[in-house]
Amino acid sequence: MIDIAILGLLKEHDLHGYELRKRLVELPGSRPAVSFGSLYPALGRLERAGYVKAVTHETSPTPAAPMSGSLAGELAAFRAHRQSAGTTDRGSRGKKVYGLTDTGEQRLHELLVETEVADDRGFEARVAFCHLLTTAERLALFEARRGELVRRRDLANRPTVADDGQTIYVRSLLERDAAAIAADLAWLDLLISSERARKDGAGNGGEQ
Amino acid sequence: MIDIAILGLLKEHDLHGYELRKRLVELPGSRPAVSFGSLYPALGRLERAGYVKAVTHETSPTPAAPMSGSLAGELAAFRAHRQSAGTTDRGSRGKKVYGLTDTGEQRLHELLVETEVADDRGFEARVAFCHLLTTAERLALFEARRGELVRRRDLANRPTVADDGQTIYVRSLLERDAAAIAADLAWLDLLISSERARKDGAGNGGEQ
DNA sequence: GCATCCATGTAACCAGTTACATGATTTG
DNA sequence: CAAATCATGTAACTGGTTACATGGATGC
Repeated sequence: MIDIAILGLLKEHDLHGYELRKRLVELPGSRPAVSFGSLYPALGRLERAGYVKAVTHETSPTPAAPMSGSLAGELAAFRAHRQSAGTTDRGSRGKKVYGLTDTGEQRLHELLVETEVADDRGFEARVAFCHLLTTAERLALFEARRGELVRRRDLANRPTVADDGQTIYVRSLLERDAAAIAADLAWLDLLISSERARKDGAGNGGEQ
Repeated sequence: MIDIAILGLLKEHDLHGYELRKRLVELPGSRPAVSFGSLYPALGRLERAGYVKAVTHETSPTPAAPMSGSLAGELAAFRAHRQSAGTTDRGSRGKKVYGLTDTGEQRLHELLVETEVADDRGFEARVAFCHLLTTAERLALFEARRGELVRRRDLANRPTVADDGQTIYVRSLLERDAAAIAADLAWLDLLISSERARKDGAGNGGEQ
C-alpha cells in the first residue's frame, strides 16, 4: 500500500526518493517510518509499470501556485533541476526526481476506490488522499470501512468460545479493543454524515 | 510474534494445531486470523528449537485441576489420545498434540519480558499472557509501552513540516490518531496505577 | 456415499524490514 | 578536510499471506 502514498504525494508535486520518504513518515498511517529499502524498490517498480517517470529537465517546474506551500519540495526539485540541466547530465548517482504519469494518475484513482482491501493502513492511506475522489466515491470508501469495523465489533463480542479462565488482563485488553472500535466507528459516522450532507446538501436537506 | 501466542496457549494446555488456531483467532491482537500457512511452520520451528514437543501417549493427560475450564482443549487432547493409543498407531496424518517443554517455558518468559520490541501486536500478545509475570515485570512491560506511546504522541503533534495544504480529511485522520493514542495512554495509566497499588499495596497505601 | 468439517502440511508469494555499499554535497 | 547529511540503491531476511494437496472423521 506504499503505492497509494507514493502516487498520492507525487500527484501533489514531483519529488525525489529521499524527500518523498520524509513526507511519507509524517503521513498518517505510515508508521513507524517507511524505509529506503522498501521505498526505492517500490519507485523502481512503479517506474517500470509506467506510473511514475523520472523528470529530468524542466518538464514541470511545479506549475505556479504550489510555491505557497511546501518550500522543501520546491527546493528539492529546483536543486535537482539545476544539477541535471546545469553541468553535464548528472553522474551515475544523482537525484532522481519522479513525477506522476497519466496512467499513474489513473492508477492512483483505481487504488483509491478499491474498497476490497479492508486493511487498516490501506484505509488510512486512502483517506489521506481521498480529496481526489468524488463525494460519492468517498462515501463508498467510508461505508466500506464502516462495514469492516462493524464486522470486527460483532466478531469481538460474540461467542467468546473457550474463554473460561480469561485473566483480568485479557478482559481489559478486549474492552480496550472494543472501545477503540467504538471510537473509530463514531469518528467514521461523523465523516459519513458530513459527507452525506455535502452530497445532497444543495438539493434537499433531509436524512441528517 | 506468533511464538508468544503459541507458547502462551500451550502453557495453559496441550493442543494440536487446528485447535490452537481457533484459540489464536479469538486472542486479542491476532487479527484478522492467523493462517495455517503460518501456524504449522511456526510449530515446526518451535519444535525443532525444542520449545514445544509432540505429546503422543499419556505423557500428560492434562494433570488434574485444568478440567475446570476449557472443555474443548480437554476434548481435543482426549480424542487425539484415544486415537493414537487406541487402534494401531494412527496413520501418517493424525492429530499432533503439542505441549510446552521446560525450555519452552523459559523461552515464553523471555519473550514476555522483552520490552525492546515496541510493536503493537507484540504488546497485545504479551498482555494476553502477562499474568505469568511478576508484578514488577508487568509494570516494566506497561511502562515500556507507555514510553512508546508518549514517543508517538510527541512525534505526531510536533513540527508538522510541509503540511501546507493538509486537507480536512488528513487533519481529521490526525486528530483521530491523536485521540486513539490518548485513549490508549489513559487505559495504560489505569493498568499501571492498579499494578502499582498491587505492588506496594500491603506495605503502604500512598501514591494511588 | 457424499458433503462437511477436522487436520496437517507445502509452495509461491507479498510487503515490508535491516544491514550494507556507495557516493555526492554542505558546513563548520 | 572531516563530519554530517543528503541521496540511491542492493541483498538477505522476516513474518506473515493465499492457494494448493492430501486425507481422516462425522453426520445426514
